[in-house]
Amino acid sequence: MSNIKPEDFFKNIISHSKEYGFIFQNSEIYDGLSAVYDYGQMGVELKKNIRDYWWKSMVQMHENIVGIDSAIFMHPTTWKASGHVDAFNDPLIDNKESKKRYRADVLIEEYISKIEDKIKKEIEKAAARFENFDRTLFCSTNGRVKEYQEKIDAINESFKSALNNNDLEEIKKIIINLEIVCPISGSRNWTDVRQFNLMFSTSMGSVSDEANTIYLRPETAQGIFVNYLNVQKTGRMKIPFGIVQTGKAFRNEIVARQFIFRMREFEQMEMQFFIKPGTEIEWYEYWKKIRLSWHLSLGLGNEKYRFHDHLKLAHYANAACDIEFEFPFGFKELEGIHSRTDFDLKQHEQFSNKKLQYFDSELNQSYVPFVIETSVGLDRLFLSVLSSAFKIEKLEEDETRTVLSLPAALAPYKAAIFPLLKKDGLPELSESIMNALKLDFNLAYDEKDTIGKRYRRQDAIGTPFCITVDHQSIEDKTVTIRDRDTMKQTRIKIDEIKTFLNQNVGIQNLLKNL
RNA sequence: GCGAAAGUAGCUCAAUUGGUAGAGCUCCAGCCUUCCAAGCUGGAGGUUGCGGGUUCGAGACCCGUCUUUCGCUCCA
Repeated sequence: MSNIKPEDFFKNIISHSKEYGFIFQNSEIYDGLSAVYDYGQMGVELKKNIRDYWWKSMVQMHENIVGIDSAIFMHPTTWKASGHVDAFNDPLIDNKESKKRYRADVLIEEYISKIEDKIKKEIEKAAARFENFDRTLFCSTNGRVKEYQEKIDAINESFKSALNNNDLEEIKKIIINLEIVCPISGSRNWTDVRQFNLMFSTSMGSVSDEANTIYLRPETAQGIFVNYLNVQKTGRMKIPFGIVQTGKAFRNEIVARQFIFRMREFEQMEMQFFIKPGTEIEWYEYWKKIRLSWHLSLGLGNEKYRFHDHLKLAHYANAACDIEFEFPFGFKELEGIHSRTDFDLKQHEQFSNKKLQYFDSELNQSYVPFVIETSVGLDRLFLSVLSSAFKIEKLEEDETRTVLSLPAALAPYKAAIFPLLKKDGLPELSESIMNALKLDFNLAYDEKDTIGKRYRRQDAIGTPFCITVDHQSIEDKTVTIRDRDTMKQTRIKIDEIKTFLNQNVGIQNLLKNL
């Protein structure tokens, strides 16, 4: 493994993911859709197991945390309240020399205000010269001022109509015609104007011209905020309490890259934890600790995680950090932990005109709770698990072995069952063992090819144990069980397989160490 | 978004200055076989990412386009 270059190592992971049914490029037969990927038959199991582990560690292990599953569609006002609509609906243009990005409308408005400054100077000069200065008369008669004003009016007219018609080409033409330069590079080498929409939109209603624009949610959090009072009341929740949910979110990223690390459609696993105002720093520190230890429990290597504190805070936060993971392409954000204050609930109070307050019987008063958010990307978590589990081992001589050392509780198959030979009653015994165990475990069965190939196939998809049925099995009701990581075999009684697997692949092993 | 590289069978790759698209592995059907990618026989799998151009002739040369990877940029 040491002689593989890092970029080749990542490429190996990507092709391994495809070859063994973990990740496929979306719409591959049509050349793919950029930055969208599908999970295959192995990937879906691994992803589901990661999600289950997260869910159980949050909901099952905490009495004061419950889950919901809110819709991807939400009332459009939701996104006005959250600030997503206003912050990301601007025409953008890039300067090719300086690589700087500007709001096209701001560039034009700045240009107009420069002309207005010139008018102001003309007026000031004239006012200093004449005693009975008539400003209105001066503006309507002075040639230079009139010229400036006409230019402003002309720009405004075409600019407004371009904005109203959403005519991005026209906006670019205005910038070119006015010879607006980049303040940094001084260059007029501009890209086309693009509308940057973070959110994907669609329309609801069968008749298109009376349809409402509906957004695909860019974060799952808002589904929790708008339901927070429903859950609090119907679940008789007492502060502090948390609501979690997992689900798809959609962001129209300009640059989406690095395999499944940054996709346009991705899955979030979020918790919003509702607390008494003034206790947010305490809870923020608490959840930082809890979430880091959750990641460490996967056993991918403690040195692969670190905190990264946000210096620049979002408009809603008063403290924020990321848990970063060392991916094959470097340390990158895996989970975000934010102290979101009462921003979101207050915004929803204002926009909905509904009281979203909690009555605290200890204080005998109502307040809008503060919120601590933990938000982890399931796809990123998947990639962290997959990329640190993937190993190309050197065995004797030139032999190599490709193995996924997945945490056993997360592996798609918990065990594989092989008859050593496809005769002498071995397949029949294998199947009866399989039928008894499949009530509890997801299992693979394979009787094709030599036993060595079958072991290697299971190594490649991360199956922790291989159970082989041989002639001795028929005589004394024992089987060999082979460990994926050590390749060592031990012989155990058929009756003991279930207990053995429970002890070694059960999710309880992860949960009890939290 | 800018720059660079790449795209040939499910996977990894070959194909002489432009001259009949191939190999290994995988897969499928058998044979053989008592524990780590064994052997034998047969078989399937391709409009060389897509579209155009140059040429008697293009996997190769030119243009466009799509996708991926890397660097920069961006990222509430």
